[in-house]
Amino acid sequence: MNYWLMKSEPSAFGINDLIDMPDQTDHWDGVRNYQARNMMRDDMKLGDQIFFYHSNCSVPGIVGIMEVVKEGYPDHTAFDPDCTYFDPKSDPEKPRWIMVDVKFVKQFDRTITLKELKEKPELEDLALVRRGNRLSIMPVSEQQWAFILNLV
DNA sequence: GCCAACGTTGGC
DNA sequence: GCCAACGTTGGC
Repeated sequence: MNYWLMKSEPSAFGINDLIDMPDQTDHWDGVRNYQARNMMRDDMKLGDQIFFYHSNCSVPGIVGIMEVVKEGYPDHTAFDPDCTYFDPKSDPEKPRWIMVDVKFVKQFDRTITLKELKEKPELEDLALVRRGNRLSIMPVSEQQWAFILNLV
C-alpha cells in the first residue's frame, strides 16, 4: 500500500465538502501538473491512504484522511470549455489529464499544522516541508505516515 | 497584499 | 535547445 498527501484550498474544496458528497466520495479533478498527474496515473492504487491537506488558508495543515476508491482515469473537466479547468490541448481521444476518485476516511480532531510538521526532524524529507515545493500531490513514506498519525 | 519559487510558454 | 517573460502556488 502507498501513502500520499493531497492539497486543496478549503475555500474551493475542503474536507467538509468531501464529507458532504454522496457516499463521501468525489473525483479529484483539476490537477494540471505533469508530476502530480503521473503519480495519479501510474502509482495511485485502490486502497491507498491519503492525507487531506488544507492549503492557502489561515491555518495550513493536515486535517484528515481519505482513500483511493478509483484509480486514474481521464479528467473530463479538461474537455468542458465552461469549466475553470478547461484545457483546449487535452483531446478527448487522447486525454492529457488524469484524476482519481477519493473517499473520506476520517477527520482529525485538530489540524496538524504545517508549522508543526516543519519542526519535526523526522519529517525533513517530506516534500511538503521542503523549500519551494508546490506539488499538490506527493508521496508519503510509511514511516512518515505513522509518525504523523502519532501527532494527532 | 506581498513575494519567492517554480512550471510553462514561446521567440529565437 | 536556450532562456526570458509570464502565470501560478501558497506561505506569511
